[in-house]
Order: sequence, then structure tokens, then C-alpha cells
Amino acid sequence: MNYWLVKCEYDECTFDELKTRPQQTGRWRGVRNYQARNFIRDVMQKGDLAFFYQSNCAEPGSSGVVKVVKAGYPDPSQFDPEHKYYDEKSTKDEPRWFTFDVKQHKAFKSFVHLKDLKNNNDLKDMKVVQRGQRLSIQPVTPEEFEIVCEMGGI
DNA sequence: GCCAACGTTGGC
DNA sequence: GCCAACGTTGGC
Repeated sequence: MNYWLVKCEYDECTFDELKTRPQQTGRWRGVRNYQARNFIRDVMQKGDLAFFYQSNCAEPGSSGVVKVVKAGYPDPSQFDPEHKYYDEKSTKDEPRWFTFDVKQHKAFKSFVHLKDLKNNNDLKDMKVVQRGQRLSIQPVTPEEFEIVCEMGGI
């Protein structure tokens, strides 16, 4: 059982929007970074929990926790020439990119702002609060996970 | 919209 | 294998 922070641009999908998807499930899209890919392919498991973090917007932060309902499978978009995330160098025998599916697990009672994470000294080692940190799939320790859940009121 | 920080690419 | 140039991320 692992804990994560998964980043999504606000424009792409919000935590609430997950509920409107078929089976209330969203496929994570377009991870094209090797470090993040390795986490998805090699470490992430079905049943893991993750903070859904929204970036690139007026209020960066997290609305709640999602659960990994399908883990580490090849991202179909890499094989589709029409797709934005097509990768001509990837093959079905040796896929280069992986993805996973998530469902809402628990919504926070109150939104946890990036600012709040930064102001909490117990979270100073979290990747997300560190300067210039761009990794979109970040491991989180059980301690950090619990602290952030408390901050969100769950 | 700015710009710092980072990852990737490609010439050598 | 180095490293400059470039593109992207993402907070502000």
C-alpha cells in the first residue's frame, strides 16, 4: 500500500469532475516523464491512495483523496497517431508510457492549499512544497499522508 | 504574463 | 558523454 500525490492541471480535470466520468473513474493522462513513468509502472498498485493535486491555477492545492482502481498499464494514447500524446518510438511489445485509473475516495471537508502545506513545518520534506519541483507523480510517506488528511478535515 | 527551474534533445 | 539550446512546468 503506497501513498502518492498526483498532479493535474486545473484545466484538464478537477476532483469533482471525476464523478461525472463513466464509472466515476478517470484515466490519468499524458505522463511523459521517465521518473513519473517508473513510479507508475513499477511501484504504484491497485488500492493505493493519492492526493488529487491541482496545479497551474489561481489556487493550487488538493480537494481530496483518490484511489487507484487500475494500476500500471500501457497508456493507449501513445499508440494513436492522431493523439496529442502519440509516441512513434513506442511499441506494443515494449510500451514506453504507462497510466492508471482513479476514483474519488474521500473529499476533503476543506480545501488544502499549497500555501498551507508550505506553512506546515512537518511537511517541509514533501516534494510538492519544494522549489522547482515538477514531478507529476510524487510518493508521499504515511505520516505526511495522515497530516494532510487532518488538514483537510478527514 | 513573467520567469526560474528543470528535463530533453541533439550537435559535436 | 558533454553541454548549450530549447521546451515545459507551474507558482506568483
